[in-house]
Amino acid sequence: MFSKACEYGIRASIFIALNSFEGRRVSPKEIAEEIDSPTAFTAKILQALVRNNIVSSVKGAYGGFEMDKHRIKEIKLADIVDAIDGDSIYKGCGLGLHACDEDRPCPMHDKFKVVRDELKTMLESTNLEDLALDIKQGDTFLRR
Amino acid sequence: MFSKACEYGIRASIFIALNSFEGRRVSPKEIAEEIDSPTAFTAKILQALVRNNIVSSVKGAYGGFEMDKHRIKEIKLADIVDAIDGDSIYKGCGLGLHACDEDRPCPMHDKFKVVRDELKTMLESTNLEDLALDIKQGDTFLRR
DNA sequence: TTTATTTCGGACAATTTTATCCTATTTTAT
DNA sequence: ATAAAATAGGATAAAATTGTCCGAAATAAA
Ligand code: FES
Ligand code: FES
Repeated sequence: MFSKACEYGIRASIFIALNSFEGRRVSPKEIAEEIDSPTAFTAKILQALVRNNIVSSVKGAYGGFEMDKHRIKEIKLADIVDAIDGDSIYKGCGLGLHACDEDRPCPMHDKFKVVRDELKTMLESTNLEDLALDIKQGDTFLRR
Repeated sequence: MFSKACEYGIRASIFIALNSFEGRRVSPKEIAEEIDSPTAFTAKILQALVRNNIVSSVKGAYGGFEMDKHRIKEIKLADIVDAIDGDSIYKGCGLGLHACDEDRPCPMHDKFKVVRDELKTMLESTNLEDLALDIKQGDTFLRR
């Protein structure tokens, strides 16, 4: 469904959000340990998240990755997926035709569109704050 | 969403179904042209479909790929996806945890599960006959 | 100002997916 | 029997994704 990079990106974002509530910056090493991902690869993904304005970074001693506490609620899963995997999951044809086209649809179009749109709605309506709070309460987990 | 192999596999299956209604066998070359896919790669995927009992093949002169006319209605998209991409799309964790686990869910679990289950239902309830008939009527297309 | 720390970014490597090619095997028609 | 036609399958190659490494640049503390 999502690329590994995107999965790591989402898990990392949630962990950063969680810590930003406490005013703590976190390092790629700490993030990778907490979400069980390869450190250097995760660092690359963090760079992309910074470029896309989803997290911010502070270089140098006592630096690390953080998020504006008041923006956490505004950041949706869709923002992260879009930043890393692009919009093909929202717009692409399920059978791989060059683009999804209502006027010349593939045989799966009508049925696929319903699912694809529901995925889109789900990602656009799910924010990082809610996800982070569930973890804080011990209801959900970032690794296993 | 699906791998290229799976997209080609579904498009190929629909085209074979379409021709099997007319009692025509089709070659990898003809299939690849009709669904706009690389011929040799498509041939590999056809082998997998044969092994998984989705289409049958006849070697030698006047051979080719075909489907039992009366089974076309019984073959669901899910059968093809399962044969080529496996069941991770149905069962896997959306955030890439080693498995989806209700008892230790990832933060996306509750919302992801709804979409994933809907995709599963869609694939399990869509059969090749309906897809092939839409093409025959000129309502949908296998290439563009 | 120096030093320690930390992200940034480019180069590189490994793995997986996608794609090609060639030979063997099977089958039908002559 | 022989030849022609067609799928099966292994070896190989190209491309994309995933993953690693290291030096450069930036920052804060001493
Ligand atoms: S054309 Fe294939 S999903 Fe819309
Ligand atoms: S645990 Fe992640 S989707 Fe179920």
